[in-house]
Amino acid sequence: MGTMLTVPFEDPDMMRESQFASSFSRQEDARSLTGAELKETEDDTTDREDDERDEDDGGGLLKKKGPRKKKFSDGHERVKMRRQEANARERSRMHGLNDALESLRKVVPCYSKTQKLSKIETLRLAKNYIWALSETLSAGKRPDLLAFVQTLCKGLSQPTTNLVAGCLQLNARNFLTDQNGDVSFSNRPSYDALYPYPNAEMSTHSATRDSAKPFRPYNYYASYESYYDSASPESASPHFDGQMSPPMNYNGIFSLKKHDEQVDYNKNCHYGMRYCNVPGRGSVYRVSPDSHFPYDLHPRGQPFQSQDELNTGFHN
DNA sequence: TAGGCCATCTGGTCCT
DNA sequence: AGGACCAGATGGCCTA
Repeated sequence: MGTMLTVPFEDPDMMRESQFASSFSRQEDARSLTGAELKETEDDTTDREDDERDEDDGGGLLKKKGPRKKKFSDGHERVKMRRQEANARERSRMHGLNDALESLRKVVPCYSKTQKLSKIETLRLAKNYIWALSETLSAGKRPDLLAFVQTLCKGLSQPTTNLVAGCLQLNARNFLTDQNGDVSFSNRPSYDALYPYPNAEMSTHSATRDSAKPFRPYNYYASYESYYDSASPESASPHFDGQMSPPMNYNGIFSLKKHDEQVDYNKNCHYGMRYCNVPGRGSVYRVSPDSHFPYDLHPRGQPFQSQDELNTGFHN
């Protein structure tokens, strides 16, 4: 096994001042003292009472029974101390894990500070997201938005499905979860229901379009069905043929990379999700004007939604 | 009130 | 010996 990452232990007092511990709320601090540590406090009280009983013969006279015994032997104290240190390390470790999970929450679709995805749903959504992106890249064409969302929601709980749909400004009523936990569509929603005409400020791209015109609907169902004919993320991993490697992520930029190819970051910005930072544009969310969000499938060359719009939906 | 989610404690195991 | 990791147990909080 490789070298493990080691979080240096700091004593509990120092921990409270450490950067790590700064994320502790007071409530959490209080909670961390509940349970066994409180029990220990109670134990100490009990010990004190025992000691007092030892010293009281019942008649109010104090008996001296030789040197007062230590409450715990040195070994016992040492074991106790080591246990507390281990607990503190474990807390730190779990906080690190939670920090990482929080980072993951921020990069999967549907991030909300107020309505956080649970841990398990975050992991499921992330897995679906990776799978959907991989499928997109391996297919070499832009996916259907609906199929993409369907993939994202695969195996998620109904509330999370609703949340994702809501984040994507889809009508959650169009999603149903069958008994297998798979997402299906009860009916085919109208385009307008799925893609309400976005506010002008939602998109910088819209400013370059004729913002007075609603987006033209197009038949995306055919493409989503064919797109989703492939295996589900539950049953298989994306298939990569030939010399292709699985999609690589360079600073959040996903790409399929041939083994002998240099990574062209500019080209990969085509697939940039939120982190393609185009110099001079001032926003990490912006991509080059020519690039399209992977979801932005326009089989008939009819752009209907920009990455900015979708990102706004994701992070709204 | 039941169930889901979470933080924490704890003891065991593995590794250095 | 000591640290990292893991899984089970426990109790608190929140919501339907």
